[in-house]
Amino acid sequence: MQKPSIPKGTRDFLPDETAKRNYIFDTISAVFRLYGFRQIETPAMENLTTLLGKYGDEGDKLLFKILNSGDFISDIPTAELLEKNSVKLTNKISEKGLRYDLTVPFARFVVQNRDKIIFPFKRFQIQPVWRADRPQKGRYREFYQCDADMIGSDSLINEFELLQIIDEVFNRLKIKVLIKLNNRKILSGIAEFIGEPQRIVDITVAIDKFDKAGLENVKKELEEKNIAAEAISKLQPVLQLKGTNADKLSALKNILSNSETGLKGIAEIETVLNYINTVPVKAEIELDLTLARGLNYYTGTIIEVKAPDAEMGSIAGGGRYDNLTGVFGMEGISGVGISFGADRIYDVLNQLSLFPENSANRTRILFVSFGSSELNCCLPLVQKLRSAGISAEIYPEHAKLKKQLSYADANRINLVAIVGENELKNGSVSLKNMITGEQREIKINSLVEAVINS
RNA sequence: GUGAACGUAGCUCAGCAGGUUAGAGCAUCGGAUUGUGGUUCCGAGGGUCGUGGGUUCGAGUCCCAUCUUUCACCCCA
Repeated sequence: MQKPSIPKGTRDFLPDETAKRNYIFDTISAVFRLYGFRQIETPAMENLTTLLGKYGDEGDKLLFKILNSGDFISDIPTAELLEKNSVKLTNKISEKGLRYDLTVPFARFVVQNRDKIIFPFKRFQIQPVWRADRPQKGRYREFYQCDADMIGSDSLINEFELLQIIDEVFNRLKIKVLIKLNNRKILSGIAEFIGEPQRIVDITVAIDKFDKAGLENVKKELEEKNIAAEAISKLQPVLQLKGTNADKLSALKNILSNSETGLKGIAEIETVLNYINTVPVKAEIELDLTLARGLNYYTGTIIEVKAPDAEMGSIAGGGRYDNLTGVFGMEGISGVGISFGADRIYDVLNQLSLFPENSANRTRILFVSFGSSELNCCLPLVQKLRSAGISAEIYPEHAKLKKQLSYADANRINLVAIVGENELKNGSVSLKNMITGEQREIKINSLVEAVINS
């Protein structure tokens, strides 16, 4: 027989893992709610027209596509099949795809439901997304994103509050984080400054690797993309700006003095940092001019969060996009959002052993089964405990006591109620504490109280 | 999409230079102990050695292909 398996990059979650994951989801959504965000959900699949072209060529390749239903191949002319053009054929046989992130479906959601939304609108969304990427460390084909976006407001208060949210979430999770900040307008200003304003995408993709690959490799990549040598040498001192955020900003003001866009970006960052000075956060906030982020829809502030104590890529990221809904025919709606990578946060918490010991979701008490007359006595007792809010279960088979106690042990159920011949006769229950091994016989009508107090 | 490594029991792995019937620990089940778990002792079940082909008298072991997993690159959470 063939061994069962699941698709690559996907995972099963066992009860303990699910409990840990819920701890993350619960923490994040509690903070989101605290800041006035309201939860929504969108379908796992979207029309491909909604998704295609929103994530760049690379992103289009990573979309999971869903085959049309029915006899979709019979309508296709033989000539086209023989052409063996995958892209062309895909368009004919697939019109739906799995969502790649939560932001683009949200943009679609806003446009479609604009009559029901009151702007400015703050929503959060915690759902899985799918990418046909090759899996590796911290990268899965199915993973959860926890997004909060506020749209319909240009105010930099929003950026500030996102930073507060990030700080609050990671404080609650007890992860020390570094928040990296940049602004797309500053990047545009830099591209102007070095005389290559049209090449901003190529430039940002290259300098994004500065951290990991180093100066020489960034230069090499820029050369390969035919950026003029003169421009590259002008870029170098900008990338190597050192010092505090204030130092970097004042140096940048001189460098970008001729770029209106660049100066605007600097002013935005300054405003946000001033808010932070008013209400300080625990996390370190660093202005990182090499931070670009791949997504090409960001237009203002860019945020990326790392956990310096763990080996992991970014665990959250986000930014400002001025016209996300524009592609769906609704102009003039600006938004800013943050996305937490729950699966990576999970791995970080595991690496750093920061998961709390949670006993809350364990069964509190197990009733062992002996026979039908004992069962008649136990069933009402189980119900009584449950009514009192105590999670209780009854072993469903008349198995050996040894096996039933092993079950309690394996499931870390700390209390076992034993009702056998003797107890039945006495109108009592033997309550065994599985941690101390101590066992005492108590009257049936004091059971609830006894369980609460043990 | 590019490159590298791995694949033996449910899980983690051993298997020496190619040589009888492929092993261990954990897990499972049974017993020691028919109303007392975690510890201990005894026993049992469980494998087309990822798949297909090749070399050889003989392949878990060598060669090729393929799939899977892991890691790195691209890209990203």
